[in-house]
Amino acid sequence: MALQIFNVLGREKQVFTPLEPGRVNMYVCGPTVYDHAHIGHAKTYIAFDVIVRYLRHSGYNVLYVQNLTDVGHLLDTGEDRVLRRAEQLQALPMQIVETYTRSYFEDMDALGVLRPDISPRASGHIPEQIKMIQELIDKGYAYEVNGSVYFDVTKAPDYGKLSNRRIETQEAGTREAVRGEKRNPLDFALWKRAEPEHILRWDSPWGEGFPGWHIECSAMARKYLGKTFDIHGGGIDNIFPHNECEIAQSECANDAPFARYWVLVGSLTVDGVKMSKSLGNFITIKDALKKYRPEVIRTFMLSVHYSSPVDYSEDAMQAAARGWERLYNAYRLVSQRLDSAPEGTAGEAFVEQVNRARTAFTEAMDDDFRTPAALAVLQEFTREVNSFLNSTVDIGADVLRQIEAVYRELGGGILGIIPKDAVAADSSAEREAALIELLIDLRRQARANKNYAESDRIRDELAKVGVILEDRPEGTVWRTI
RNA sequence: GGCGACGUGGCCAAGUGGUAAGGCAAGGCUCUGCAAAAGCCUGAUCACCGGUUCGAGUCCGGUCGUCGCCUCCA
Repeated sequence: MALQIFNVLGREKQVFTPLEPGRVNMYVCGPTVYDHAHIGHAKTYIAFDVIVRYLRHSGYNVLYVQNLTDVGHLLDTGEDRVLRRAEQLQALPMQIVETYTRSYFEDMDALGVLRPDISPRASGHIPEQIKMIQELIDKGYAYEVNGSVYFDVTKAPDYGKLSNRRIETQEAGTREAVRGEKRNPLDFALWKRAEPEHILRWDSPWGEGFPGWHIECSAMARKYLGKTFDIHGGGIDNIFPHNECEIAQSECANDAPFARYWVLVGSLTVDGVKMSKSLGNFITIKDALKKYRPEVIRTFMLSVHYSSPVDYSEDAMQAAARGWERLYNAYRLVSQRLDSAPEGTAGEAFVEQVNRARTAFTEAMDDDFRTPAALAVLQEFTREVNSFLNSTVDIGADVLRQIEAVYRELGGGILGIIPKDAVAADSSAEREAALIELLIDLRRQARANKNYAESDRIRDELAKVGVILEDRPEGTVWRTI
């Protein structure tokens, strides 16, 4: 079955056919770097991470561009987010941008989110934005007033086609009312005149100013991906006005379709309500990582379809953690078994189950990246694997390697929920492993002598420092929590 | 008021016409010196009402409820 994607533009599931065979050009709206990233960002970017990983796994050559907004994204008070933060922290705007850009990548790296191929910054593409704005003015889609430039939404016939909004029915927002320069309330700023106190400013044909929020995406997408490209992603909360404005600007400036497939991710709530600083339920990725392993956070985010909203709660996270542990335990057992397994094809009948799992996984992912179904496939496969390992049949290294590959390639390579190595390989970890093995051997002797007080003491003491022992038919295995 | 989602077993969550995946929790059992891990067994007619259909969580209409967006947000 071919890959199908639900295209928000048109609201239907479509077979995915890239513009150029074998190649996917993809743009995803990135964060505004004025504060630490929160778990909502984690949901969005984990979703696209898995999409990119799966596209690559499917053989596509993907060029993944995700911008960093560092200028022009205003608050409803009209203040620039970055500038306000700079004032609060007594720092230069670009220090703020640099600080939170690093923080963002730090968080994404920790979550195992692969970096985009290009992470262009808005402030680094002012000339490109000015050029596009000028094109829009020249073509009659935009007009200049007092050093600011606005896009005239009445000139864009399709304005509203992504979010199904009609211009006539929209009420004017509060911010529009503040500034009465617009011809229509819904017109949006392409360029804004900088007031004297506004530090982030650039020269332009219309005087000193700064770009509007939406134009950066249009300009940078065009620069790196071309006028028309395959996939545009982002959070559903930006469908209006941001995404809608992008389409209008780009299609009017380029006389060409903008993104062909729109993939938007559902929002995240915390305990049923929207996350906000005033409610005190604002959870940063760094907070979450203190409590949960990155693989668990990913498992949680992927347990719901990307387009659906998800509610973050301690209970749900606990459930995800337990579910993840079951997968990981099985993977670890397979790896450990492999260390001592005889070479050969013994137990090869199980390969059928391996192949079935691979096929089912692919079918799930081909159907609009249904990660919940893909996770269910791994869970069912894990039940089969556990039964297989617990059975009395001889198992050769060949089969074990195939099972391990399912976890590594599908669980690790695509979903990113299986760590690369079952056990860390640095020298202190090796030393720790050797010491644990020594204790396990002492305990083995105690058990042989039916000295259970001693054997239990060893197990309990190890448990206190986070090392869990499990007695299996083939010997005692250990894991850390 | 407009746009858009959603309401499935105790909880989370799949499922877009043919008689309900998966995970967590719970109970019972098996294995174990005891554990741990694992396996097996046990449970829902899908908010409500009406309609289309041989047949509907699954399509249509309505009711109730929840949420998101329309103003900053991934």
